[in-house]
Amino acid sequence: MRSATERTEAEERDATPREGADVDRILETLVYLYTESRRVTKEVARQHGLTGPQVTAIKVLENFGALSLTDLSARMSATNSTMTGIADRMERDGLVERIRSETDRRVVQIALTEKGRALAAQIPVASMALFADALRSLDEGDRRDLTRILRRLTDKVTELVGTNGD
Amino acid sequence: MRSATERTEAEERDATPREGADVDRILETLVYLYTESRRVTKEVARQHGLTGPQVTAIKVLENFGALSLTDLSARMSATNSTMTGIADRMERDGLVERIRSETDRRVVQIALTEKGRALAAQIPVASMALFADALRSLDEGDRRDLTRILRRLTDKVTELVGTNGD
DNA sequence: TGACGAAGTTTCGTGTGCGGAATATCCGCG
DNA sequence: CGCGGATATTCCGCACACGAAACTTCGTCA
Repeated sequence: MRSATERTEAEERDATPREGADVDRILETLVYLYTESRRVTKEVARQHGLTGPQVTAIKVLENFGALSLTDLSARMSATNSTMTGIADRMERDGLVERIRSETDRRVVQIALTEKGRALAAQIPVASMALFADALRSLDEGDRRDLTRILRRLTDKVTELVGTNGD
Repeated sequence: MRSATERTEAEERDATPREGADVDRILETLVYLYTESRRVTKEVARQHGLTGPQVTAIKVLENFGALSLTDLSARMSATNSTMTGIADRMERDGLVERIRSETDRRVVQIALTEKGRALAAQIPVASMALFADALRSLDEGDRRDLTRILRRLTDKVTELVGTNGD
């Protein structure tokens, strides 16, 4: 597979390439980084008998305590129907339990079991460990720049989509 | 191989709140941007009766001509087994056809049909349109910074994973 | 020639991931 | 109280997405 930062001959020749050439390159690089990170995360998770999203879930629950299914979905950038399946399998494996809220019986609290808590304590990183390592290797200035740029991107995306969360 | 996660001890000694706080924030933002973009891309694709990966596939095939399944997989950052399923559904819908290579009968060339080519011509963007729009809204300096930072991240990731050069 | 390892693709099992429909519950309003 | 809209979760069908195993074909080497 091509390194994501390589240049094609057409771009080298052209002084001012197409408008979106750098945009395409940035996208390609981000997709590469993201998918590669997910792949490695999955690999690490498997060493604990878990999947990627399951690791994310138990670390979120470890940090925030029991959450409703909707809140947990929001934290993981997943839909409720996706989260239902993840919770099902984690419940099947004895990692979490569903607790009906007594104040609002529509709500299901997802809580770690003892087994789940013990497992969470063994896993040092939340998710995307590879990406996180790479980010840590950046110097302070780069991280500040990246944070600034991502904030602008988020604002733009929020504006385009109209919805938001958190 | 020595892992880069050994710097957690340095973090604990550090007086500042927590070294990884901004890293976590950056990761969270990237995940948000990526998943949101994928969601919107899927939505756009559906208006043409396609899925997200299918749009990516026909635009890649439009640009590069018929590709072997392995080459197409690499272009899309997917595994061969994933690509097989995507090709199956696209073949079922008459968008592509499989052509056995005559020089190497192990190889299957994936080629656009007339219908597929016509559809590809109607779709202006390759993928991740939302993300691309947001990137275009950045000024020149930000894009240059982002490109530089992403190159460093890619180099670091490649170093951590091990070079799987093309 | 025949063994044999490598390469390309498919198959299989499992786990996301999404939108839409169905269900249950809550709440405000009359 | 009862109605109707809003909210929380689940169920359904489909499309990725991955690793491991199976299968075919290729190239080589003895």
